[in-house]
Amino acid sequence: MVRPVNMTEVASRAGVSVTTVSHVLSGRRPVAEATRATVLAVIEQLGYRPNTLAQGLRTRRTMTVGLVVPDLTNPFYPAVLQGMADVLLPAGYHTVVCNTGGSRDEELSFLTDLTTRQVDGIVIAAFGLNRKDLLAHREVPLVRLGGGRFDADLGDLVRSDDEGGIAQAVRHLIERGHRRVAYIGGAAHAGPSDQREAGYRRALAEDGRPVEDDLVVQTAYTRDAGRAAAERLLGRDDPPDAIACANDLIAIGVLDAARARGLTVPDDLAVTGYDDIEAASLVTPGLTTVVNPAAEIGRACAESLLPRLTADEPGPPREIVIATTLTRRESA
Amino acid sequence: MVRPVNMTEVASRAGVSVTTVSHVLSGRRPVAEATRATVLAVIEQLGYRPNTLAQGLRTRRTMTVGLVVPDLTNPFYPAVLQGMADVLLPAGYHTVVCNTGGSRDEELSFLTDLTTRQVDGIVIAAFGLNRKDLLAHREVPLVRLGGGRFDADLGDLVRSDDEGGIAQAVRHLIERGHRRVAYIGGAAHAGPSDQREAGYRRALAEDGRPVEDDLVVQTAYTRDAGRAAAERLLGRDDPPDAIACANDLIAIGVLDAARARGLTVPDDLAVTGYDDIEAASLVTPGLTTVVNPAAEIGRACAESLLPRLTADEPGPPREIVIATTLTRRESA
DNA sequence: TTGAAAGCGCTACCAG
DNA sequence: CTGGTAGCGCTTTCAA
Repeated sequence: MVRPVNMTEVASRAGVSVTTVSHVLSGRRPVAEATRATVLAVIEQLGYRPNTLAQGLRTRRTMTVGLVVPDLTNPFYPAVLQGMADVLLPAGYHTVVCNTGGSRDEELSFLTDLTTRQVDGIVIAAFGLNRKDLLAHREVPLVRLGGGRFDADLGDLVRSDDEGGIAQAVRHLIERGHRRVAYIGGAAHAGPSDQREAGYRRALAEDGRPVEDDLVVQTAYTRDAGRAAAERLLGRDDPPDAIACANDLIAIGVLDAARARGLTVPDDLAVTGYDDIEAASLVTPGLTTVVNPAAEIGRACAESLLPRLTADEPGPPREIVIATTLTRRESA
Repeated sequence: MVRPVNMTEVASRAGVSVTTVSHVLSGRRPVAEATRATVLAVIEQLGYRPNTLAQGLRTRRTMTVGLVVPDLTNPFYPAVLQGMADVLLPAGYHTVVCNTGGSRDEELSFLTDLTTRQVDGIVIAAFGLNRKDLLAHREVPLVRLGGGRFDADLGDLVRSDDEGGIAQAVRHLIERGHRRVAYIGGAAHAGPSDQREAGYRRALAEDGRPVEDDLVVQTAYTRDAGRAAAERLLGRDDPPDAIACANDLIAIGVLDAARARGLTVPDDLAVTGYDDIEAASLVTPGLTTVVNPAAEIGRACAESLLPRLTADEPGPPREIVIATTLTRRESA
């Protein structure tokens, strides 16, 4: 471990003051070309790198934003990160990621850690935190990602259009000529469950169709739950000829049930999922599914944040809703 | 945005010196119970949180380690992160993750960023960096993760036992009575390709079987490549009755080919994968596959790093090889 | 049991 | 075009 070089050392070796070294680096005031060259040479030779802690302490800006997510294993979040980086890196900002597991304690701990580290802004997909927790951290611009109600006191909210996403899938099923479209959703009030179910109902209503309540089932977001629910629906006297599912795991379970009954997908039964997890394209038949445009969402978060990091009067908090897209494969 | 409170403010409100506030917080010297209580009360009331930048500048320790990975979308890395956090958080360290995309430029940029941010240690899964790049950052303890040769100058190396992993799968196929075991691997010299193929050859050799070179194919790490390779193997006069694959995508392609030929898996053809991606359990039949114990690897990285963050004489660099495990599902 | 003050490495104000 | 120096918020020695 080599002791790092500091600016004073560079200055004395180059025969100039630290002020000059600082300005060579920042370009915030003109430096004679000759001096500039010497300084840069010394920097190069010594392998000098400025200490960002000291910079941050002095300038009160760390050029860093934090991203707090519940589960990095969910590929949605890495994609969000990528989208953020696409707009933040060119603006000179780095992003640090915190993986919380979704518990309030962990979220709180990371949130506090980020603010004490003096990040310039935070994007958070909060699951456990309440309004008060968030309010306690308003020292730094905040953008909320995904869940919850918009609340101007808590800063910007960026979310995807869950309701519109399912509606899109259901419209697709209707356009393909399916007569009886069922819906298998997650537990009521959990995450986006309510919005997704609303999307199903809205799409039917817009097509002038009645919603048959026994074609709507609420269960868990798992493959097994999907299979069980599908078996019940398909065992009826008048089974549906299409099922829109609230996520891909449920849809894969529906595929299992169809296979077990010898049904051909999509002819006997069309199936749509939601999320576009990796398995959606790997399963047979490939799953037609709704995609959260994660990178788009990441970009929107970054773009919401950016003016608040610099501008004096960044304008009032906003809610931004990003449209989803339908990926067509074989299942519908 | 509220201006944050600093220690001086806490001190004056509590009617004590900053020294005392500091010691209340750090516990590094006794403070009268009464003073302690007042100070804590003021801290609570003002919502004071110490500025870690200033702390780090002063103490030269940030209690932070960096993790540099090529692709957070690969679930292996989030799992590594989790393993690291399991040992680092209790020791008081936070981990910041950098997602590079695997290019040398990005890796270099993040590595520099981490060192200028004064992280106390770095774990890196380097893909593009060369020896020299790494050597330029030896101001801070480094643990390499995954690829490359062990090199004491570059610090610790933690990797999984790729060779042993495939050998495990092949032994499993042999034990299940399969006579002709083929192998479909990735491009030679790419990533872990060579070690994995070596594992296949070793397992056969240890069982006293000859390796038939035309049962070994090198192709791309994709589903399509896997299907194509399997079609060729299965079209032979003496087709194999088992195929060990170098990753799960290839194996899923093999499953496609088997289905197309009307073969029953695992009876007509047994298949094993490598990685245990999410789809491995979602595909039908479920894929028997080799798992990199990512969390284990993360823990090992953290445990290698920890003594180097504190001890004066942390001992020589080491290479640590973590065993893989076989997950049995239906395909073999 | 407590305080005063130096100083970590840097930026930016003031001066020349 | 260049330097001196105060001070960001904290820890830690020295002194009481």
